[in-house]
Amino acid sequence: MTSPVPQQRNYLDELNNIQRQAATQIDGPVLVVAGPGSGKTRVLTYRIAHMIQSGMAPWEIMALTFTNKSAKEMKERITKVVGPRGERVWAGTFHSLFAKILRVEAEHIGYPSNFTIYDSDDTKSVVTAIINEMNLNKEQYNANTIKSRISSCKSNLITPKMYVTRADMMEDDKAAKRPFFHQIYEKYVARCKRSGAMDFDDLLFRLYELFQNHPAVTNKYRQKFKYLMVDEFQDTNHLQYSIVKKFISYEGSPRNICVVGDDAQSIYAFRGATIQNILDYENDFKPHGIRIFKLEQNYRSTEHIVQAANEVISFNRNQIQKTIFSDKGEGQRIRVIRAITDSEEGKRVADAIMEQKNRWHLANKEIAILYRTNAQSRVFEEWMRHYNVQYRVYGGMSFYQRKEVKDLIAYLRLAINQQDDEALRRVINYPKRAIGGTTIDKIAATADSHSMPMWKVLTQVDFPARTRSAIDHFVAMIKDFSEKAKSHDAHVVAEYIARRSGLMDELKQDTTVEGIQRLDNITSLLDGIKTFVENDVVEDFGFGIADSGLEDAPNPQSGIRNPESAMDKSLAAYLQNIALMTDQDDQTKEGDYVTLMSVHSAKGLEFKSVFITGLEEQLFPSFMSFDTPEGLDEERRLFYVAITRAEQFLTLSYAASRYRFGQERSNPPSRFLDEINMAHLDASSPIGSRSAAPAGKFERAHAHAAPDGWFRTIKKRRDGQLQAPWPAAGGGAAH
DNA sequence: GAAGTGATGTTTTTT
DNA sequence: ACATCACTTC
Repeated sequence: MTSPVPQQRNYLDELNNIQRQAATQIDGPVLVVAGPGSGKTRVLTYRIAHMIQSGMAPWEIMALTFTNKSAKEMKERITKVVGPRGERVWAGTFHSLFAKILRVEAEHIGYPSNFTIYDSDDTKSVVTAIINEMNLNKEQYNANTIKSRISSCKSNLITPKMYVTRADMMEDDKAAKRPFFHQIYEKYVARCKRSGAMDFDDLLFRLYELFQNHPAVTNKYRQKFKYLMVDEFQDTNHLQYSIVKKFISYEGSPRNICVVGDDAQSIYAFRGATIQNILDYENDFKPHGIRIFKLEQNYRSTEHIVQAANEVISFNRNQIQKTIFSDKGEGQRIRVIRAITDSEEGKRVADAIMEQKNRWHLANKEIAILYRTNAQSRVFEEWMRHYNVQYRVYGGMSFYQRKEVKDLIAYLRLAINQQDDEALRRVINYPKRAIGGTTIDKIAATADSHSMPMWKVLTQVDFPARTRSAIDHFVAMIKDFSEKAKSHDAHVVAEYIARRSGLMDELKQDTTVEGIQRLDNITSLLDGIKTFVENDVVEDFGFGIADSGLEDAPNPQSGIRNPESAMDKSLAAYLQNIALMTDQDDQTKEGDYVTLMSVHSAKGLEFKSVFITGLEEQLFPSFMSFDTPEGLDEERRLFYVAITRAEQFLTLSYAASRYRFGQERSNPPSRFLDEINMAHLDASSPIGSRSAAPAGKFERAHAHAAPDGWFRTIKKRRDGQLQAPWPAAGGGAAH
């Protein structure tokens, strides 16, 4: 933000022909099919910049993303082109932008505007509580299964009421021995409602309902947002697309919408994402003159890498036809490392990294080690430490998921919304204040039978004298916190609460290494709140202040119209801010580290050198994916995503045996290895040495001794062609 | 109400 | 291997 004056250089010159067409086709529905490394983000941001340069108001543009990180990046890049007003584009995640709208419109759907957002842990805990209270068998009613089934209901617009009318789903439940699912679902929804809480799916679902039932409200937003953009469209679920259509499809709408996606990079089907949305989109908007642009040139990777990716993905059954190409030259061949054990895999990958660092002068941050499951990170960490290479592991337990952090946040949440049952459960007896399980169960049961929040029960129901006094004490304390929160900034209140709740004292008792770590985490949380209070980031979306002219209800929490407008330093504002945050977002710490992460987390990133590890059957592809052909296709897309992260160097590794679930197991190399033509592989690659029968889609025709002596199989592809997995004689190595 | 013991089930996870 | 959790025992 050095120059407030918009730069006048012609940003459109930085786009190729198709990219420019996609960026400048503003009116009417647009679909951009964007291969990996094809400059998708560039098109999106320049498109928005172009709109603003042509005189549109930034706050009339809504750009929906999946991560806070990509929203932030998009805003930064827009701002670079058009100046500070780029900040005022409504760019954010589905969840965060919809939460903002819902806070303003909460009254219409019977929610308080300071509603709590339940994270996955809260959701699971509500489900568990319901299962327990209903005395249901915990094996037949697995909390995680129930939770994801509820999520999938919401994602497919099935309310509890509709659920009982769905014969197919009720039959499913009967067959799966969980006939009471619909009751759990119904109770779950009711309980969130009475707790003044929304789970992640509610942030979408409630908005859909709002739009469904309140045409006047819907119209207001249709008028406000004149242009709608959706990034990573292949990862949207049915509900998300339905909301998008609510915004854009109505009588007389100009249907100014642009979605960007790549069906080949859809890797979240297990969470309800469906590429059907892309196909539906095409059909839904065909009558309205949809324009489709395919970005097929890859600017990221060299040819061996791009072609290998193309070959792999060609084994999938359904896809939008496109040919990704690169003009970066052949580049290095792909190297394959075979190891005996997982530990040896760690060593050989580390060796290869050292070699690359020496030979090509790669910095640590240009290198990534990717794996299918987070559990695989350990051996790599060990070897990185052994060679003294700086590394950073992503994923795993996030800061906000740590027990002590959640405990303090639960107190903060309770100070803002006493209806929040999950927060109350969490802290009512922590630190210990003699309110035990029996009492809590009684409170919960009473709350349930009267359909009221547990907090109300505390003050209204009879308890034995000792319990009564403990509860009164707790109630008085929370009321005190709540009062404090009304008149002080978030940091002052949080420090006060951390001390007065007894949480700090409790943690100070524990002098073990872990205990000290926990206290540290509380300190960093408090530091984070301090930063929030001191930071003068103006996050105004042009809603309610000067620009939009729309009449909005003021936010009762802060008295300011926009819940997140300038300078709201209240605790409520802070909680709203962090509810949808994940670690990845504030990992701003720059440094020269080798990146260790799951393939899923690597999506959208790129590295000069990439190691894809654990390429064995049962692991990658995962044993969980074998039931269905769709499952395998998704694993293959995942492999495709992994390959296409690499710019110049790609190394694939597998181990003949590894420790898994405490036992040593052997698995043949991944079928995916065989799907890459040998022409792209380094001559030293130990491919096709599998001893067990391959479980791939192709039949094994004959076993052949390859020119280099490795024993391989000839594959018969779906098109019936036989394909030898090694290059013709003479097609030697690159070096 | 706490602390100890044995059985159990393991992917990925933007929000 | 490891964490979680139901259940026992004090």
